[in-house]
Amino acid sequence: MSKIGIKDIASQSGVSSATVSRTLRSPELVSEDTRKRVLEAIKATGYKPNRFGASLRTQKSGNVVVVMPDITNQVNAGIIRAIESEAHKAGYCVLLGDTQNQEEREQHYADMVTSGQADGILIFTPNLPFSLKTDKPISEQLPPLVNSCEEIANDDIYKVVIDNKAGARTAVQHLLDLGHTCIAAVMGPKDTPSTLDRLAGYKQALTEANIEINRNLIIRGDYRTESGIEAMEKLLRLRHRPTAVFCFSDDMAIGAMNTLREYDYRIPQDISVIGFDDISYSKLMYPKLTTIRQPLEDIGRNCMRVLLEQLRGNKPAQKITELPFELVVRQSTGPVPR
Amino acid sequence: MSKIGIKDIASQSGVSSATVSRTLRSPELVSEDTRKRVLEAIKATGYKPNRFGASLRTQKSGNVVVVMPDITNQVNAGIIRAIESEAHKAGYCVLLGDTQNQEEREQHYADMVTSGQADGILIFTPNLPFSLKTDKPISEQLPPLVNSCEEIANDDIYKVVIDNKAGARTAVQHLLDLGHTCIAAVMGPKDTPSTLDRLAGYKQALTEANIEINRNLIIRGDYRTESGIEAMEKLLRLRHRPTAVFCFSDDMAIGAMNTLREYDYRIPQDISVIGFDDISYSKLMYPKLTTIRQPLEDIGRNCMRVLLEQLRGNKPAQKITELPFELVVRQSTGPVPR
DNA sequence: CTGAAAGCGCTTACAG
DNA sequence: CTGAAAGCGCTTACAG
Repeated sequence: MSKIGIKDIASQSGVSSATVSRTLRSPELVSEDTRKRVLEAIKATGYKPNRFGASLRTQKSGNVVVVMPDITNQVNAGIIRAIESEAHKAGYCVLLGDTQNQEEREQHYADMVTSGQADGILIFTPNLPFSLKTDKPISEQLPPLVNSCEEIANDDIYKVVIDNKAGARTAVQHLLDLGHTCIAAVMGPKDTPSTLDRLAGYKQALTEANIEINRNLIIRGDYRTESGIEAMEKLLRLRHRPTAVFCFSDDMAIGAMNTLREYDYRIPQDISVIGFDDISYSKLMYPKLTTIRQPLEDIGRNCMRVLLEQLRGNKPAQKITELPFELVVRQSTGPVPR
Repeated sequence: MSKIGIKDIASQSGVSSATVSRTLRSPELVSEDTRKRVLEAIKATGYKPNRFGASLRTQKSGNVVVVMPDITNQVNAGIIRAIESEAHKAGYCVLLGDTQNQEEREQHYADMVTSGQADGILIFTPNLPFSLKTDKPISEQLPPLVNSCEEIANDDIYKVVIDNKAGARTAVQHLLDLGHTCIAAVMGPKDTPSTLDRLAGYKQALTEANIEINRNLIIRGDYRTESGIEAMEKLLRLRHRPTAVFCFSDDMAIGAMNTLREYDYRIPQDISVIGFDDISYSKLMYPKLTTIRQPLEDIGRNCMRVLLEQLRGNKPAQKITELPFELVVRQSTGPVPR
């Protein structure tokens, strides 16, 4: 590998390293003549300024870190892609932090901001990996930061959200409208804000319809397919089987549908299934999955924009950017049997 | 945000900055007493060494870049996850380069190595984004680098591969074994090495079975679901419809199955479908997709290991690491009709 | 428009 | 075991 430095370019084009730097950073300060000469030398050698030298001097890294529990997940993948695209446009690079649900790794990635390796951070987990002192305003203690998907319990943080409770309520209402009264819920991971909100929405919709909440119909999951499979198996064993199942994620709904097919249930004639997310595979399932759509690309794009705003030294207009969800009715839900 | 530097720690614990640095990098060189004092100050302040200072000095960034065409893709997502995990274990951070098939972006990410921002690069596209001079051995001109998934046409590069041709041949052989003779192929993007190899395997299997290659049965796709849908629509219009379809990716196979269901074909009774990749959703389809499994996690892990080897200054034992594929027979393939 | 010089925050031979 | 000092490669006020 080459190790051409700014000095090489300087001597090759007969100017000082200051002028080389200016040619790159503020070309308008350099005479056309010199500029040309310098640019030529740069091109000939393939010189790329060493980012560390520059960063050390400017105290800016040009990076942002993304902290996510699992990028394999289609929801997260969709979001990160929009982030990357938006970051790239603004000249930032994305450092990928897949935490695999380990706190230690979360901390590790947060430290990249503390150590100056990234200028800002996007957090998709419910924990704030920075220690706060109570005697100072929080905004002064935190780096540029945006939180999404799993809300951190702190009102001073910039967030991009959807209304999970209303989304869940809409899902259940859709089922109620179809005549279902025995509606199961397959939850996400214990105590995650998104699951808590969706559960609240589920309960609210039932309560409003004067239907009693039945604990047996509420199953714990973890948003992944496998847990949807298991949850459905449990539900099928119940004496009073549900006629409809609201899964808090599409992945779990997909798992649930697999179980139903396995035991020869017809969807939706025997049992309706509705998901949450609208990942790209949902419309490709058999039957096509009815779900609550999260605007993944928009979430990613907005996260990055709010972060960029902070990175530029501005205060974003609002702490919370709320994006709309949407009920997408497809084929996996239908009228209650009989 | 805090800006605690090594000097702050030094003065707080009454030692020189050299000793602070040593406490962190080579604690065995520091007396237990001093070490304790320094560590305490570090803990109390939450000091994190500035990476740029260190990197500038050591000429190591501790980062690796991953250049991929689309991380939303389940194949890539699976691979990158293993990479990230392996990198993290070795103390490296992953810079994510989603090129979205733009050459400019590919170059951009490659420049991160040239500019010292990353110590090594993992390339999953068929282009080498480094200019080579013919008068020097290639190995001296390239940074630590590993290529996978889409082979770069250069024998001096470290690669992690599967035998795409043999994989495709196995897929078609499976179909032949079931009695099919009219077998369509849905290819990936034009001129990509993986598609060329799989096409060669498809042709070889047919030729070996004394079946003539029929151009009408070979459809161009791009590995994505949408193109599988379109390809299947084309095939269904043919006077002599195929009884089996080999899609060069699972995503396309999933699209093809959707089209078949749309027009009331039964899979596999009317038409068999086989994919390539074995992404996690394939086993969740209806019917469950028969496919050629790529060991995604293994690919990712091996890529990183071969890169790590180079990063440590060693020469990896072999230029090419070949991993096994596997035919996974599920429900989407069956005997030829009649 | 250009150059000399300082300094960003670290690490590490060198000397003691 | 520890410190003083040099230097990694840049950028940018300052002076001219």
